[in-house]
Order: sequence, then structure tokens, then C-alpha cells
Amino acid sequence: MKNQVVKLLSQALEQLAADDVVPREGVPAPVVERARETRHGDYACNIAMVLAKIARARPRELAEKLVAALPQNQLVEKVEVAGPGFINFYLRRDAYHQLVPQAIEQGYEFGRSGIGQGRRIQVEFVSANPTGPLHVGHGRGAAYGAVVADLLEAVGFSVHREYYVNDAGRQMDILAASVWLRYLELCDQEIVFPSNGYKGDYIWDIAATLHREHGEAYLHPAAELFQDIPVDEPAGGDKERHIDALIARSKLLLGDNRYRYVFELALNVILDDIRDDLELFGVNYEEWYSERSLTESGAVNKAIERLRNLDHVYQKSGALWFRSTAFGDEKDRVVVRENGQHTYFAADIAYHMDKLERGFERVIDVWGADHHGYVPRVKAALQAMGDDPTRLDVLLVQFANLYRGGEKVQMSTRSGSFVTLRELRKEVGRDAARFFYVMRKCEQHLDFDLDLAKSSSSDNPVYYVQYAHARICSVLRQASEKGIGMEPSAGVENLDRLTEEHEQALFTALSRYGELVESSAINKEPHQLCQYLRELANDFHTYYNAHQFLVEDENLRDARIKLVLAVKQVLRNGLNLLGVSAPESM
RNA sequence: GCGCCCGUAGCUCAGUGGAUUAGAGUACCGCCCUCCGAAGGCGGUGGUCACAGGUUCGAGUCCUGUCGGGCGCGCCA
Repeated sequence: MKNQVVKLLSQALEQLAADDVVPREGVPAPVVERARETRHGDYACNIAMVLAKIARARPRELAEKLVAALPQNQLVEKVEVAGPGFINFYLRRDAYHQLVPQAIEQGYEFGRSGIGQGRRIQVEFVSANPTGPLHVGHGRGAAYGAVVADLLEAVGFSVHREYYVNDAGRQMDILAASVWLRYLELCDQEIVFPSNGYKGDYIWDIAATLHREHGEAYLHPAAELFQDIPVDEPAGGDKERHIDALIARSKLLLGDNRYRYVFELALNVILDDIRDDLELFGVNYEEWYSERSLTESGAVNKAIERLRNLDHVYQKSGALWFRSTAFGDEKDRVVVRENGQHTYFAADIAYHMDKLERGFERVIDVWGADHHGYVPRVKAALQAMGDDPTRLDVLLVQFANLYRGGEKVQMSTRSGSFVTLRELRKEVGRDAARFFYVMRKCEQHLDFDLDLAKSSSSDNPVYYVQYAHARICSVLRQASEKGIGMEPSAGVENLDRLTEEHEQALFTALSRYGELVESSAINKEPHQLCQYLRELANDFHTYYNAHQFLVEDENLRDARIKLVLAVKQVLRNGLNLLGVSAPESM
């Protein structure tokens, strides 16, 4: 409906341009907003005030001329010029009535649109290192990325969801070494576990699997392993040097094949766990993209070569540097280390280059806000390559703090006392977790109140919205028990009987849904949808409280059932986009 | 120190490409169950939009600065 109003205004503007009332060039597209108050009609436009200066006319006079130039339309009841020059549109009631049969007939499709025109867009999210289970911080990125992807799909983009698997690099070596050390402990070797190793219980589990399936085939005396290794931090040494030496020794003692086996075992166990975890969280991907494949296919070297050919790299103190400062970064960055290994950043350059080469028109990365310093260098790399860095959109998700009993839950990765996503899901359930995670805009810190998320009360927004849906289902059950025809009449007949204030509010709410999905998607702001669903649920509960639906008057009853069916469909669709279920009863 | 993000009611937050009188929820106070789910609803109290300038016909919204909070500034990932 909004788009139609915009169209009318655009036509009027063209007319005025033809009449030389406004210039032909430099006229912005009219912005139509929903009127905040009902007495200002349904939609309002400020274009007359915006144009006043360039058209050298008084805003009100310009507004009057625009109104006079508006084409006839069956949607619009009347148009008024108000205040300093707003053009207020009052729509005919039956324009709203159409929405009810539309929602019921279109079902799942209602509110979706094609504005994306099938353009290909990639959303990469979570991409946590497979060195341990996902924790609650990853959960927010998972929920947010998944909803943004679904929203974009809902407005007609062709969405490709991707998880970048960091299955190469030093962290993975530390993981493999950690597993092997635990394994040696299971073989009764005396080990002082490195302070920089992975200490979680899941490491023991993987080591136990290795031990169970291969006995002592991977056993080497601890003395051999620790001989001449630089001391660890607690002993006054450097923890990084200590663990790097342990990794090198592990590779030497185990040999390529056995080391590879331990490495792969650890990677696969953890990756399977992450996959499973995300799936249970309702988060699915089109592709799991391996970092290692970039190295193996030569893509990383290719990227570095490309930079070299373009003269964007230089050699300094044994390392190869990318001159990112030439593209707005704070300092230059190393791509190949002194030891000949490429950096994570080098792989990331190759990865992003690959994304654009795969033909995605736009690429979205969802990162934790702690990585924000990384954005300029990735964009710099794309620009250096001759790509358009604005095709990449990095969305930074702030941390989530958990609260239990009004107290902040202390979390620390170091001590291993973090809460896993799995635990969170178990505690509050998938629905509440998904909803709470996207309830705030992503750049806002999130206070996640565990008690609230679990509570069965109207204070809990998820509960409140789901309850509205369940309540409608309950009404419909009542209707069928009373033998009232469950098939409401098709079309818009009887809907003109719905003249109550609460009913008008629901019509308005229904008409907003499509606009809302669109704006949530375009702005990548799922919280708008959360907010809307709360309002819709509130409008419904208010209505429910004020009026009986299953009344004697058949026509009125038919109309009310239809309206409520439409509301039910919108609640369902909205919750579905958020990855939250719409229960029939609770 | 530099960079990015945030600062709206006691608390948690909305406030869309700038606009007509700043909104929810919670908390607090007061009402409402012979009635489709009271797991609910209705009403009320509560705000110099951190502060100071600037742009504009108009600023919570845009610009600059200050203050407060978070995060980042590795040949880590």
C-alpha cells in the first residue's frame, strides 16, 4: 500500500516537472511514512517541504499543487495538506479489507516480496574456529546471521549461507597437540599440560576416543616429547614458544600420517558437534567452506601473487607486507611471515577474493565486534585487487551478557567457565534463545535475562507473541467445538462490519507487515520484526479482551474469525522468519 | 594515545531517507475473572533524549567538541 502511495506521488511530481513548477533534475524520490497518529491519516509525506527550497516555493502551496496533480486511485479516500506542508493520505477502509483474504490465501507467502529480484547475496556467519564447542557469544552471531539471511530471502534475494571453517593454522595445531597430550595422559604418561593448550573436557573425550580405538598405537614416552623443549610460562618461560615447540615435536614423533590422523579426528569431532549444535538451533548452511582448501588449491598464493604484480606488497625484516595504508588502513599488514607461513589475513584475502569471483553481487560478513579492527584491512585488500569494497558489508555483533537472578553470569574462555550455546538452548529453549538474541540491534550490547527467557508470562516477549498465536488457535478450536463453520467465507464480505477501534488497529498492523519485513531485511535489523510482533500480539490480546469473537451474529462472527485467522498467519510468518515456533497450544 | 560502537523514563529498550504533541515493556500505584485460555486486560505516576556548540524553516535523529561505558590496536586466529 505504501508503495502505491509513493507511486502516486511520483506521478504527481512528474506532472509538476512537466509544468515547470519543480525542476526536472535533482528532485529526490518522495519519502512516505506511516502517520504516527490516526488523525493524520494513514500515510504522510514531507516532500513539499523538502522541495520548497529548490522549487523556490512555499511548502504549503507546493503541497496543494502536488495534491491537485495526484492521479485518481481507488485506494485513497482523501488527501489533505497539514501543518507546515505535510501531505496526509487517508486510505479507504476496503483497501485494508483486502489484506485479510490475502493473508489467509497466501499463507506462508504473505509479506514476502520480490524486491531482491533474485540477486545473489552471500551471508557468512558464525565461522567459529573448530577448536571447541560454540559458546553463547557465537549464539548471537548464529541467530543474527540466520535471521538476516532468511529476511533477505523473504524479500527475494538468492541467499547463500556459508560457514568459513578455519581448519588450518596454528590454532588447529594447538588443538591436535592438546588432544595428543591428553591421550598420553590416558596412557599413564606424566604430562605437565601446556598453559596455552585447550583444557576443556571435550579434549579428554576426543583423546579417549583415540585411546579406545587405537590403544597405545600413538604412545610415545613423555620424556621424549618434553626433551629440550623451552619451558612454559608458569616456569618462567614463554608459553607461545613452549607450545610451538611441543607442536613441532609432536609432528616429529608421530610422523605425518599419525599426526594428520589426530588432527583430523579432533577437527571432525568438533566440527560435527558444531554442525549438530547449529542444526538444533535452526541454523543451516548452503556451504561449509574450508580454509585449508584455499591453501591447497593455491588460491592463497594466487592472491599474494596478484598483490605482488600490482606492486602492493614489499619485503621487510624477513616478512612480506601488504601496503594496506595505501587504502586507508592504519598500518601495513604482514601476509607472509618470516617463517614462510602465510598469515590468517592472507587466507582471508584469498577467501574474500573468491567470494566476489563466485559472482555474489553482495557479500555480508557477520563478525564479533571484537574483530572490528579487521574491517579496514579486508576492504583495503579488495580495493587493492581492483574490486569494489562496498560490495562487502561487515556486520559487527556486540557481545551478549547473561543475567541470572539479576546477576551477571561470569564467563571466561581461559578458565573454561563459559556457557556453551548447547547449555543455553537446554536451559531456555531454542525459541527463547533465538528471539532474545535478535531482539536488540546488533551493535547494541545485549543483556540476556535467562530468568525472563524461561518465564511463562507476558513479561517474556517470546511467550507473549507465541501466546497470541496459541490463543487464536484456542478460539478456533472453541469455534469448531461449538459447531461453528471453520471455513470462513472467502473474500472481503462482512469485513465492513469490523468497525471497532481494536479491529482498525489490527488492520493497520496487518498492512504494516510487508513493509516491516522489507525494512528489517534491507537494514539487516531483525529487531524491527521482534518489535512488530510484540505490537501485533498486543493489539490482538487487547482486542481479545475487549470483544467476543464467537458471537451470535453470523456475519460479524465470520468477519472476526477471518480477521483473527489473518493475524494468526502473520504471527506464524513473522515467528518463522525469526526461527521461532508458533505453537497451537502452550 | 589512536580507531570503531554505544549513551533516550528507576531498569531493559523502540524511535524507519529529518518533521505535526518523544513511545513500549518492566518497576511502582489503582482497577477488571458468572465472559472464546487472568499464562491476561484497562488506567495512572515517571523524560532538560549524557553535555556544549553548529547546520536548518525544523534536530533524539545530521556535523564538531567534551564527558561516561564497551571493544580493538600481533609476523594470533
